[in-house]
Amino acid sequence: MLSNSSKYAIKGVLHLANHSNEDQKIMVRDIYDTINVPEAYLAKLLQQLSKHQIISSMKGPKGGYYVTDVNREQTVYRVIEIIDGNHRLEACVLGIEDCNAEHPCPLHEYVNPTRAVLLNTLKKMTIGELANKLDKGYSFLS
Amino acid sequence: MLSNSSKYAIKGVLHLANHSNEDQKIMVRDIYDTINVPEAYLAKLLQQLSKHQIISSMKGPKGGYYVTDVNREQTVYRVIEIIDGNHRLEACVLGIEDCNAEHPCPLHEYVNPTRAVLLNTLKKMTIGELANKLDKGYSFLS
DNA sequence: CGGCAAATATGATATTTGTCATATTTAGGA
DNA sequence: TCCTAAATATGACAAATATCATATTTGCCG
Repeated sequence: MLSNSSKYAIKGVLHLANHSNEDQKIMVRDIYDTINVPEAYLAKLLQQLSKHQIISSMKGPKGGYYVTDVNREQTVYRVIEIIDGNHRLEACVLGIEDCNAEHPCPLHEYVNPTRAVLLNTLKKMTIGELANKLDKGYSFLS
Repeated sequence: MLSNSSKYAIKGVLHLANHSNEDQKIMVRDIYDTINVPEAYLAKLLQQLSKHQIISSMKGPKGGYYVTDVNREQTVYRVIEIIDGNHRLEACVLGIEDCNAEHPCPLHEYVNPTRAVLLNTLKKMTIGELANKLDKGYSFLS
């Protein structure tokens, strides 16, 4: 469903959301182990997210990645979109190009409504909300 | 969500279901073009499905692949399971090993119920049912 | 029984995804 | 202003998926 890259990216953002802010930046080196993602790989992913303003970063000593209040409003869907592209989530289950309600693939009517529910959830759910639950111990990253 | 292999396999089975039976076998060569799948690739997939009794086959002249009434009772889920394995469908969205209701990942509560609905549908839906709708022109493979 | 036509088995190549490493840029502090 | 510590950019390598090709087995038909 999601690529490894997206999974890692989401885990990374959520961890950052709970362990960083403008005054408390954090380095890849201090994250990768706790969330179980290869260091250099995570670095690349965070760079992409940073470039797209999902997270924030600052170079140099005392620098690092961090998540602002604005960043916290970003959605999970957006993260996936940036890393995987949206085709993976939105395209026809059977890969038929012009599959739609009028010209549906055999699985369309069964899969699409349910999938739409799922995608809408992802589109509404913000990093901040998820991070809060995580922070309260209602969920886990490993 | 599904691998290309699964998509191709499902398309292949459905086409076979509507264009073959015990007395009317059909060769890969006569299928691949209509369902838009590379010939040799489709051949490999049908072999796997045949080995697992999702479809039937006979060698030699007058041979080919075909779908019996028994085959028609197989589920779409089973096809995917054989081609992709079930981990892809059932594993935690964030790839966390022991993610479950008591120890959930941050997305668990949002994704799992919806996904369960979807998977149950796939587990109940038979090749025969889908093929019928397709045959009646209610859906399309391209 | 021999030849041919089909599936089957196996393996080779290509592309994508995942992983790792290194050089470059930038900002802070001595 | 120079050194150092961090992100950033780029690219090399590895593994998995997707694609293609070829040799082998099996069953029908003359």
